[in-house]
Amino acid sequence: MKEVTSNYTARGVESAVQEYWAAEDVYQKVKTLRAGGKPFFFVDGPPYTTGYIHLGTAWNKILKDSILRYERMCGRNVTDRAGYDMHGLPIEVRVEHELGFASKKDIEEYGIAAFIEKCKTFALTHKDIMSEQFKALGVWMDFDDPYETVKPEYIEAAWWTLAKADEKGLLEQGYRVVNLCPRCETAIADSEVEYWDEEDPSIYVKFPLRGRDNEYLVIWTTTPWTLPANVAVAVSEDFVYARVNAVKGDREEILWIAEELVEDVLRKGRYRDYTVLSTVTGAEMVGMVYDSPLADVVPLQLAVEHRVVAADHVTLENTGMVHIAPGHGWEDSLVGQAEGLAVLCPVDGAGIFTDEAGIFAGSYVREANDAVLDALGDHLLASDRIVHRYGHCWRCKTPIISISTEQWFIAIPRIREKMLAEIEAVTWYPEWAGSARFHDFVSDARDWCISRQRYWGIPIPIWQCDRCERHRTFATIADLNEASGTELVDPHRPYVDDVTVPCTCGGTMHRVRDIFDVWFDSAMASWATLKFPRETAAFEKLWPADFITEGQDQTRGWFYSQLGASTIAFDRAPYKNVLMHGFALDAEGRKMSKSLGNVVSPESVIDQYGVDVLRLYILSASAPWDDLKFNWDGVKTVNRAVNILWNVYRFPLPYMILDGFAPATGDDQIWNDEYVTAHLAAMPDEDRWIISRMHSLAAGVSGEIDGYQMHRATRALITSILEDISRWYIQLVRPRMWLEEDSVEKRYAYETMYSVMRMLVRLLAPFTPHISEEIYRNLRTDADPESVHMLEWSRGNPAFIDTALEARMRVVQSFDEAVPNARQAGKRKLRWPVAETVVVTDDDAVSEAVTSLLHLCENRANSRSVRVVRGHWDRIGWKAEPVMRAIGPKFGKKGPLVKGLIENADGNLLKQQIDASGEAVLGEFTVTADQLTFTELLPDRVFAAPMEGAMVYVDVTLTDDLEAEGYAREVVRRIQEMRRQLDLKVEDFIIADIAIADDRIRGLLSGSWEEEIGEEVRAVTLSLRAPDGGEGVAGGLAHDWDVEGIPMAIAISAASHQ
RNA sequence: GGGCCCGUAGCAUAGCUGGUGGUGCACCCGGCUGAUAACCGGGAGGUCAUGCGUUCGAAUCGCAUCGGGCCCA
Repeated sequence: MKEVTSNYTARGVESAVQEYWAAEDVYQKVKTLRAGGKPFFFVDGPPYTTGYIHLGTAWNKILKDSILRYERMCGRNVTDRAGYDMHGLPIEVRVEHELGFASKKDIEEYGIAAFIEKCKTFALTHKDIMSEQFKALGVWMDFDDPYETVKPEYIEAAWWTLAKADEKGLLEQGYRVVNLCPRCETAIADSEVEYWDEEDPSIYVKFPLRGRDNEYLVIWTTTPWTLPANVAVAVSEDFVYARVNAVKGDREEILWIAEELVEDVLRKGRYRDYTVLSTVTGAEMVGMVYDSPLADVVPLQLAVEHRVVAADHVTLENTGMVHIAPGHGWEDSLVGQAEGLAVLCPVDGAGIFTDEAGIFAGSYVREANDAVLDALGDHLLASDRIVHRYGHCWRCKTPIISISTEQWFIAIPRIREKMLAEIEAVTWYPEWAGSARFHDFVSDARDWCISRQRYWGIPIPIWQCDRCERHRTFATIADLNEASGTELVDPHRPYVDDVTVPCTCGGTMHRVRDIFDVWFDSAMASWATLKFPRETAAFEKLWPADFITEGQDQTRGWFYSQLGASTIAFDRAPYKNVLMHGFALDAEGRKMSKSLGNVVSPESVIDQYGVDVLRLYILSASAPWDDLKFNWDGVKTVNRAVNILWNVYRFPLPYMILDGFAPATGDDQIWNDEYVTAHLAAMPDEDRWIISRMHSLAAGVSGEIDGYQMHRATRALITSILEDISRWYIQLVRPRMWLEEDSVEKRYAYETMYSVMRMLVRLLAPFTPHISEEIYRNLRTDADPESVHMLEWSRGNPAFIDTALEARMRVVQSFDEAVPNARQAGKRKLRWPVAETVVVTDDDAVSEAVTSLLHLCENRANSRSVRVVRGHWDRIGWKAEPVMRAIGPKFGKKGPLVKGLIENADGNLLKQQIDASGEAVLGEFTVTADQLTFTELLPDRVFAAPMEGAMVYVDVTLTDDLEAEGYAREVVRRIQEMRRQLDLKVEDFIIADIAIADDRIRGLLSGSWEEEIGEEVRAVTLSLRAPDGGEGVAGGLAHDWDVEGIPMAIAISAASHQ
């Protein structure tokens, strides 16, 4: 053990501990230690390697690390391989940006191979940066050999899984409406679409009915550019539609609009007047035929017959009729399929109109809106602008468009029921994350479009014949090499694109050009991290995962993609326990974003307060599944608690070292509980109490962690450090630490304090690994395990838990809070002793507690005696007060007379009579209980304060003896203060000189108190005298004091000997 | 527009199997002084987001509205 002189400095402690971990390879030693334990298969949700970590990422890893450290201490052999998600559009977009590219053409010209290399370098660089940042957070995971989605063995996991899907008939190719990013020129998944407000046209269009003159259906749309692909108008079978004769200027025309919406629409079209000619239901309208208003300019439109169909999704908004373009909308395509409508899509993968679009050919769809409006001419009934939510590409922020393209899909709806059943088999924290949120999401899941028309990703391992319909899906690179006769090493594009496979028909098979949706990559993590399918041993032993935890956004993300892939591959969920955590928001509860300028970086917290404070703050501030509102005040408060922990640890060290204290150990020199066990019965109450508290704490914290209630676990720890140890036990044990000579009491105090700290650092180790390690390293015996993280977790030993004692101590603590209140009322400082303190109660528990812990009560109250009085303390008198509301009606005019009698009566006597008979006689009157109340009449110099279940009375009357002690303690305090000013060590001796002019006070202190003072302040000589007049007092440091109005001149100097 | 979660003093948070709202920080007042750039006590501070309902009684249960977050359309 070495003394700790400095205050807590996070930076110093944490860097020293991290250096120690590195130098001694502690992480590896811990893993080796647990190698034989029961496996705990954890899978790291792979962060995406685009940049630096933020508070949310830090939270995620801190949560994981705390849980994994806990599991290791519980003896589990933890699989803790970190992982990184390294493919995909986000990186491509970043690299494109770096290279100044605007489109896919730039990439093709630059060369796919060179582009891929850039992407790879980008991913690897950021992976390394992030690993360093995670390590700085004290995270113990395997960052030397993380799973990386770009490695061939990982890619094979995806290939193998797709082959499984194909084998089960779940892989489909077909034309579907997908979200297309026109800039990235690729399909993107629903989950990659971000919505925010965008301004668009809001137009009402007239579709001329075939064979009727001047008669139109009216539809509304915000996407004029989809009109060239229109093939139908949908109505609701149940709505009523009106055929109206509308008057505009001097023109009249016949319009079809949902009856309820007629007025709104005509107002927008500035019609002057109208007449309803007839009404029909939507069902009756089905089959009506109309012509496209763009037929003249879009030849494609002449080829299709346009008709009215019924659809469920039509609502009573706008015109009550919906324009249907099966090539440009998901719901439209469903209607199209049901009705056998033509699919028109005169738009290419870059969002440019093709030649099929007639006059619009060559223009970008969203920019063609105005041209479409022009072309509509008189068919445009009304035109306005609208601000509405519109989808955008999550990476490049370009507004997406919906178009029909040929893609590869996994038929999720066919395995949906199995997925839902598997959700129920998983334990979710909190429960609703699975049963409600995730369940609802999966219930609505559609086909998973897994193909992307990009470069940096896992190539889809499907080879299609150029001559026949056959295709082959390869599960491994080896299979491919065998079939193709090549020696492919890196399965990325463009290398894999060159591999061809001969088809049985004599044709040649080429790989489809697509790569996988990047969500498909991470979906494999639970088996890819075990190197399956290349290796099977670990997979067979460990899979599925015991535990994963990610943010709530991963419900649609990783929780989903993994479940889907795993159901395809293995017909079951890939995880057993899932903890969903929240998001890190700013103090106002808003999302942290660069544009709002409210981003708090983990580094800024670490720089100011250190990693452990950040960890403890994040874990304690909110429940894992709630969002975290980051608050600097909260961080500061946690920092204060950690600082107190440090002070608590530091406090006994100087005494222990001075006495050469070494904790009792077993024969093997390893510290254990034996000493405490053996001596428990003999130990002072407060020692047994704090030991009981620590074991209760261990039991409580264990239970909380088991339910992933990390906030409750950490709050319990913080509270215990502050309340139990710092504010209570240390205050009680202090005098025993100062004992000069060896004594069993001091030994008990040392052993108790030692065992408290040993328990505490164990319980804190998962959460604040650095400070726990630092404290442990200083406290451990040479034979103890070299790291706190190598210790066994404690769930608390019931043999040490004394709930009755804990309850009694709570009473004393309540007493201890009441005493200063009463003293404050009596203006008697705690330093000054009082003669008597009385606890008046009818509560057996209070009485028993105070009596059994009487010494503690006396010490805490600084009272010569503390006693319990049941019922009524006879020194308390009663004062009677009249209740005029009752007296007035009864005594009428004599009321004031009765009032006076009551006020002047002997309250005690009156109370006695009322209590006995319910009435009392006052002169000629008889008063009853309802006519008066009694208030306590405290004797002079007695002051009261309430405590739990009792009232505390303190008699602050001074005697010479009490006053002498009071002054003595005042003098001692001041000399101690001066010792500290002289920077003396605790054990140094001094010479002291005290000059007091007041004869009475000097007289009180002379003699035994003088000696007492000398001992307390370690004075070899102490002189107490009257001032000599004029000259100062001899010594090294002199100071004039005013003690309660009495001037004193005190001087001290260090004594050179003893 | 839909699903899930959250909304309690200036800030953060507990209470959420219904019974007169706790705790910490900050603030004000006082105390303590060999853990001391610490520590302790007291005080003030609340329409428990809003409204309606169920009930003898609602922060707690139900419905609606508003605000925030995540997700979906």
